Amino acid sequence: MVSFQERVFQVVKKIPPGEFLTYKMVAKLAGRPWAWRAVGNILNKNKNPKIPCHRVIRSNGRVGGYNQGMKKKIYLLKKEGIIIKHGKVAC
DNA sequence: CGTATGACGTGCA
DNA sequence: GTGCACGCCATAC
Repeated sequence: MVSFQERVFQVVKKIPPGEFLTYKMVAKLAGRPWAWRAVGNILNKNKNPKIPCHRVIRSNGRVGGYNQGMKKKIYLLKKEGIIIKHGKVAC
């Protein structure tokens, strides 16, 4: 039995380049589909650069936030091939 | 143990 | 389409 946070990290680390998941998706893959709230909290407190948390966005298409700065998150996503439009993803 | 917070999501105006 | 308010879970204090 591991913490929900570790479960989320494992899922996020499995996200391939050029792809992205929503907080709800990560929560579901982590085993707590209804705990997307906690997903954001965990990633927020997480400072591990090994976690591509920039590939996790909101369900409405918004990029959401980022500990290192939303600008950095958008930059990374765009560099991966994801189109960002006015702070939104592929919309 | 109880309260408050937060990188959210959905509903309504 | 945008903005505000409420509800939700896990973690921190």
